[in-house]
Amino acid sequence: MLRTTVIDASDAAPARHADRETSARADDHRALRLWLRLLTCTQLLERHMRNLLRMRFATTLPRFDLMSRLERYPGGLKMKELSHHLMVTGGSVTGIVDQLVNEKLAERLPEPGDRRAFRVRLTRAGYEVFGKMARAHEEWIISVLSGLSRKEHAELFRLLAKVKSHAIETTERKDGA
Amino acid sequence: MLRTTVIDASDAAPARHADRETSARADDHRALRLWLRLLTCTQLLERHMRNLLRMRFATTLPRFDLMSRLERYPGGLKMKELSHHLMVTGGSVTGIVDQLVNEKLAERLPEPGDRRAFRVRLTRAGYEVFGKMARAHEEWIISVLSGLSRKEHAELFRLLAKVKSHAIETTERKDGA
DNA sequence: CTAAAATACTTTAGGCTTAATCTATTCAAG
DNA sequence: CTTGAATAGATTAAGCCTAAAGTATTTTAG
Repeated sequence: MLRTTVIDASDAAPARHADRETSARADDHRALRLWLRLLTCTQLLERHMRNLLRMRFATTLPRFDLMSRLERYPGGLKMKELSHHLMVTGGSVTGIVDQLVNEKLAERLPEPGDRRAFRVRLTRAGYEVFGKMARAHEEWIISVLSGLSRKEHAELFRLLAKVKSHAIETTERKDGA
Repeated sequence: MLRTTVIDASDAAPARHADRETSARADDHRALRLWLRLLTCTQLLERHMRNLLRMRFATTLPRFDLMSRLERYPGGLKMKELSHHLMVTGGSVTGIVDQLVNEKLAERLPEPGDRRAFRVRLTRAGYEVFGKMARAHEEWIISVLSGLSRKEHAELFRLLAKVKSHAIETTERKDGA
């Protein structure tokens, strides 16, 4: 029921996770509560990853994501493709690629036959740096998700696939029209 | 291992969701793929909500979240409590509360007995505005999650709870030390 | 060929976020 | 009471994000 008596009004010793959803109402609002829980889970994990990346490698999640994507495409990716894969708008990609290029972790190569575009790819240094980070990152993920059995993993994966595809369907028609 | 055969290098006609995780490899990296799928799902839904809130109510998700939290505490909440509930740092809360106060949707009341703090709560106008948004918001959520059966809802909810509590455990010890 | 439309990318303005620092107030010891 | 630590908030600098506008190039139509 989570009647959310205002326990932590005396916030001297903050219970560290009175997050969004713990106090949602009871038996109605199923969908809402599911959404809030999904959001909370993701934020929890995402923050954990951000902190680890910052502390251990002095980098950020968006940079890591972008390098991770480049690592899979040795031939490089166009900016358009990057922003598509990462699900962010072009402006962000421009900024992060600029950084990586300045740091010699990535490079822009001309796209033959289209002078508007170019390909971005990791430099050798980029591959080395990313390799170290990726190994650590995967360990962190494995550890933080190790509370689920193998079977539960699979089930969660399946359910999220369903959420995803349904969301794409209902979302993609002109984005909310 | 991420052997990452370059399947979609020829991205001329971009499938609209070649997102982060669709191209992850097969049988290893279970945890990694689960994490990427979780992230993708959340981002998809979150973006959808952002767009709808912007288009229909000219507001943002953080503002909505904050009002949503205030709505549950008619007596108001201190800044500290707000940032704790919303899982963001104090700076964000200051900015958003400033906006809402300027727009007369929220108000700051002195906290008796502590001149450092105050309580934030919705004004009558705030309740009215929020009420309309909340009803629409819940419909959107129900719709976008309607791909799951009732049973699947419950199962997903349960699995996420497990992820959440395990994440809190492994995360909270000094945040990654 | 040329004008208009589409495309690839950058830039800009503005919002949310964090971590770190600052101010004011309260609390805890001596 | 007074000093020092802790707490509540605000402020700052910097990063990522978006939407919208701008630039350069390519494609399409007439």
